[in-house]
Amino acid sequence: MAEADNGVTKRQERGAARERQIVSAAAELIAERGLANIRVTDVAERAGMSVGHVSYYFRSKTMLLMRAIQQSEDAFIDRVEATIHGIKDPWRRLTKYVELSAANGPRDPGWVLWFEVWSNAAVNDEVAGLHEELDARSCRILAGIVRYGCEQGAFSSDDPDRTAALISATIDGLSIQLTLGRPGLTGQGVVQLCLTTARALLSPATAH
Amino acid sequence: MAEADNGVTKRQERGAARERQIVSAAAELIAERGLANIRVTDVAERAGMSVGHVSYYFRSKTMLLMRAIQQSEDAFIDRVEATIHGIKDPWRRLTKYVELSAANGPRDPGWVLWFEVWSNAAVNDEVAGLHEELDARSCRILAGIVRYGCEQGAFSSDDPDRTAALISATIDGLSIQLTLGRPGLTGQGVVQLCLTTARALLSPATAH
Amino acid sequence: MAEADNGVTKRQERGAARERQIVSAAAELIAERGLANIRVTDVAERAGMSVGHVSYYFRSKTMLLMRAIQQSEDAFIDRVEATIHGIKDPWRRLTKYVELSAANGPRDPGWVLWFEVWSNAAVNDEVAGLHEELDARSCRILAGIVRYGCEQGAFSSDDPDRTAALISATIDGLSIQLTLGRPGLTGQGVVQLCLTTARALLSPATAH
Amino acid sequence: MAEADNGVTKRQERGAARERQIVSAAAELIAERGLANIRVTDVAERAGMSVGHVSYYFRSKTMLLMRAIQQSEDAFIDRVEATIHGIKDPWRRLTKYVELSAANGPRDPGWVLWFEVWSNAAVNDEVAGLHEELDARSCRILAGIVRYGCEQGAFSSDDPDRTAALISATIDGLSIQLTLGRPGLTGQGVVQLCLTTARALLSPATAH
DNA sequence: TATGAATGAGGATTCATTCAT
DNA sequence: CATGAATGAATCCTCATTCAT
Repeated sequence: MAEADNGVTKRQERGAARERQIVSAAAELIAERGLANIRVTDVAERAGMSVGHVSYYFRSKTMLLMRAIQQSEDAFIDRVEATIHGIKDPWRRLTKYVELSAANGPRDPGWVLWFEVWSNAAVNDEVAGLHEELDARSCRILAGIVRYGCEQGAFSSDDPDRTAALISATIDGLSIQLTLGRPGLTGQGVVQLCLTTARALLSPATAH
Repeated sequence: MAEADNGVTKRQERGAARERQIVSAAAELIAERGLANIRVTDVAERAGMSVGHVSYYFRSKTMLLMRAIQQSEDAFIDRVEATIHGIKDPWRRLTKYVELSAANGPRDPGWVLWFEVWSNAAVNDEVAGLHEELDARSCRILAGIVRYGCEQGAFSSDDPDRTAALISATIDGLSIQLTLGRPGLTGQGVVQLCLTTARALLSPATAH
Repeated sequence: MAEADNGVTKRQERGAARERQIVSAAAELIAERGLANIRVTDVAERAGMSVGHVSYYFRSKTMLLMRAIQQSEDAFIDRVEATIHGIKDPWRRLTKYVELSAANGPRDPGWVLWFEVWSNAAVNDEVAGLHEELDARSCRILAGIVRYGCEQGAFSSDDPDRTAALISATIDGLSIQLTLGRPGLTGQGVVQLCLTTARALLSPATAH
Repeated sequence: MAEADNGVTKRQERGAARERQIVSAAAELIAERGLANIRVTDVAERAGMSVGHVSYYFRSKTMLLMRAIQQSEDAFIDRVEATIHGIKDPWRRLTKYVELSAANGPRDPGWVLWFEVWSNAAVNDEVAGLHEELDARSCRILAGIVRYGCEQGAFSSDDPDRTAALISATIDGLSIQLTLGRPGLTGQGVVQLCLTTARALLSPATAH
């Protein structure tokens, strides 16, 4: 029956929506206060439901937090992939990647979340696995951009993976500084500095 | 009385020594497990004394942890400063700085500690203050090295602070990757890659 | 209308069947894990229906559990009564009673259930009432067997109720030992030992 | 120093005393309400200390309850052993054993505790192990009494262990009935009935 | 100083029961 | 009838901190 199907579907949709609510609430709170300062109660409250119900969806706090991290990162990767493929000019494509990846300003929630991932990955193998996976994906994207630029003759690199790792490291390092409020640093500034390094590494003239 | 003074002094020394023991124990544990996973009991045990005694020296757990971070950072800066001033050749001096700063290998305790500092600084103003101070000092050192190299005619940079920030960012970014176990990356590899970037940024030939 | 009546009847039958399913599932689980370790969810799952539905039939968990106990006990008594009346020889009738009553082997589910009943009866008046009733019935049966044997001239007892109580106690005591895995004890062994005691108590030769 | 030693000793004594308080409180409550109906809070309250302190001594609720059981049974065994060895007459010795072992009246706390042990042993291996151990000890004692009686020429038994098991079973079975309030049964009654069975099993005249 | 027993607030998790669909 | 999402009270355990010795 169409009705029954609809019923089931609606229920499932509703369930999925509630799950997303929880995960989003968790992600927000992690970025605001840090993983360690979150109580399940807080997540429930922000998600607008009872504590028990959070447990209904996520067997343990750890699982919930892992999901929150994963969802944030998935969303990021998806956004990046969706955007850059439409850009043909290698330098513009690289610029866009940097803009999307780097921190936007002090206490950028996405980056605070990364700090949590790192500090937990260093200590918890499950989180480490999660990070490794996400990290690999974003590395591949950047290396792809470098290769594309080389193919187009815009970049010069004898080892795209290495070059990508260096650019990526610069993005990370500067984003940390920005997120933690280094005075005089802005989102635009970070992007410019990253591109400075990129240019130094990718300019045909320079030999490494 | 000299004797009494001696007594007092000895006592104070003993007290200071015990305090250092506690702080060191705490620093070790932070690096091993992360700030969130430390019990005062554990610190006491590793420091070889009772819980009550740890509380006697540190009014609160937070204060103890902050002290541990601070001491670790101070020790690092002191070591760097003590070492590099003895080196005259700019490139060697820079290389030494990178060697001392970058992570030595996967799960390098010093870097795990950094992760903790970042994730807490993003969320806790006291830790943020602590980090800011330390960060400023290490930036100044690196910028000093860059300036020194320029003076010596070995480096070329129209904005030493900016260049220092970029090199510093690369060190951070690659150290993160190494600490979290990026396959194929070694301590030596990180140093080399950092120097690659540094060369690209500091070579007289290159114009940014 | 006959049709409507049929409909109602079928419905009621279906309902009764579902209720029996629930009760049986509960009884099984009690024997397996003990009263304290049962979740309504588990009962529902084993009965093949939803939690909500179990609540639909049984207002509270306690009521369900009591029903499960009661049904188990009733089933036991019914089986005993149905069986022994067909046996004419007093010793064989007694033997059959012992065989049906005593534990069959280690962790005999029926006996584990008894343990639960006892421990709860000692503490919960409702369960105590349930047990008292059941116990009285089974005592009456055994006393009846003793009297029947005396009438037939096969047994000798000046106080059949007392003798029955003693035999019954032996069955209980040995069944406990068997259920809890006393090494060297088997189902057959328990029956033999019970009959040993019975013979000692019922032999015409012996005077107590 | 004597003082220091005294200090340590006093502290240890105090600690042991508090531990006993907790265990006793637990044992009382188990007998009153049954294992399943006890909260750690209740134990703490009855023992006159904070919840946290109970955890300080017993890592988990389960461990506490096991200890409570063990202590009860140890005390029982000790009492039995201390008493019977002073009695020379075999029948009197047996009688004393039965008096000490059997339930004293309805809801005898010691026996309610046994019910809990049984129902948990059937389901929890740790408790099963505990029971096995305690059970073996009490069996050995009764078998020893039987052997002693045989040696003295007062009893006759071709298999003391088996006879002991039967007597023990009778004690258990009747104590259950008494504990659960079988009407017309008293503590004295149980002892008499047990001895009736014992006589039937141990009389030189009777052959099994 | 030094100890470790003692406290109690705090937080995660479980689960019987209800209710909208 | 039937489902299973949703609730929230109940409970165990952890742990920073205090305090008597």
